[in-house]
Amino acid sequence: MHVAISPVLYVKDPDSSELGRAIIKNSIELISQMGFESFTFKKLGVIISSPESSIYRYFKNKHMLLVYLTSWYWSWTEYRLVFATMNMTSAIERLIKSIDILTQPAQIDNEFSFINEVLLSEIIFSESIKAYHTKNVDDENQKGCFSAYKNVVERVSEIVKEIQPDYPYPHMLVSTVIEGAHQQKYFAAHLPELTDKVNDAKAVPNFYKDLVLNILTNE
Amino acid sequence: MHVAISPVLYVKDPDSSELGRAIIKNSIELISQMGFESFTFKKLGVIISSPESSIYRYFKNKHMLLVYLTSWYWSWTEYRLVFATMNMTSAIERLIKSIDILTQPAQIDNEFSFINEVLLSEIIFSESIKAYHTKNVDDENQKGCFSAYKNVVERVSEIVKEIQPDYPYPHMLVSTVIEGAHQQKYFAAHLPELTDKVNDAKAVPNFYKDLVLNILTNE
DNA sequence: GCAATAATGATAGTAATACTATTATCTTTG
DNA sequence: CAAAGATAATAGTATTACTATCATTATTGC
Repeated sequence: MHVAISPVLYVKDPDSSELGRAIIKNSIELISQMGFESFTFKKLGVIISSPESSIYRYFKNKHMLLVYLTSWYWSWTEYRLVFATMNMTSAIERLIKSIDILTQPAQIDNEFSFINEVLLSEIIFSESIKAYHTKNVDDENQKGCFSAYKNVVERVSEIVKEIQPDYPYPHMLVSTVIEGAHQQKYFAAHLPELTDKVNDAKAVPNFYKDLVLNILTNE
Repeated sequence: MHVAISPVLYVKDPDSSELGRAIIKNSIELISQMGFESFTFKKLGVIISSPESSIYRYFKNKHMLLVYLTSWYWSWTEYRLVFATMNMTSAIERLIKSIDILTQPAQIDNEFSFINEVLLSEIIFSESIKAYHTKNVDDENQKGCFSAYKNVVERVSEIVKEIQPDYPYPHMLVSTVIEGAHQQKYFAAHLPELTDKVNDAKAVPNFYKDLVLNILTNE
């Protein structure tokens, strides 16, 4: 499996060299350990035994590295969605499966690549909002930095429309589910009063599946 | 009207002096103009003709100023919720009113204080996530920095429980609505493909009201 | 096999940010 | 009107996020 990433996200393709792959692999580990705020190219440089300046030859700055990681994650997730639902004829069944994939971090590292998908998905859940919540969103959006995410939202919205062609807010519904699930995980870990104590790890997926099925299948 | 703010949020109460009030008033204007990322105490100092160091006597750093502003907003919003719903006997009616208040920025500056509530609510919609999405959340949460927000979520959750005592996720529902509404406004402005083109400014409130009423009033 | 080219390493340097510290001046109040 | 408290003026530091330069090491084309 190979995930295609838009060249606007990097200066030099990290998948084209050993150093590039080391940058990706170790940045995922470092960000998941210390959080994106504390992460710096200097610290990453120490770990991969390369100077900061070499990392800058691959990514304009640490923000673009995060955008790269989110783009990889969403392209990979689109692949997961397609693969997991391709044999399902029922649109409702496909939607349920999609919400399951979108509302929980990956469980197993497929080892398809040099990327640890479990750690990466945890990063996406807790940090991805920082990728598009910046003063440069408009610029970056116009360059196509967030296309992979938009494609996922669009694809799942199509299933919503199949189920309920008249429903006026399919994209709002899907992006609410995705972003909401990320936040609820964060709340559960840090601000538990904003969510509900549940013994069950499936609470977040179940909450969003209930919500979506209810609005789409009741008149 | 006077909004009580926890002393842990400031070094010296900004409401206790002219300079303090100037800091709040002008920081709201500056943040809403340039965004929180670009905002610095140095720039604020130029505008209020005071040195940076004087601002530091009121707030530990710009992050704590944002936490102060969000706390003010949520205390004020709790007041608005109580005031707007106190004559309503129907729980559903109270919930609908509450969602209206929570899902759109304030329309008019009440001039109750030195705070421009319209600008502040816009800041909350676009930047408040940065107040609690940091490496120090746990510390700050433990100190009570986010109590005002939690109180609002708790209060509205109580209405949800009145309507549907068995519903297992009242807090998840309420925080999903609040945070979701903030994000959908942001998406509409910057990443429109993640939301739905709607001529109606009431789309976001309507979407969330539909969602909530559907899940609570259908079996 | 070797020159040319590209990639990386080593090192230094800069501008901005986010503070902290010190002392002087001004303002308020008992 | 003196003392206390608040603010102004100024300087300084550590860190971050880069940029620049040049030496060294790999890679590739002939």
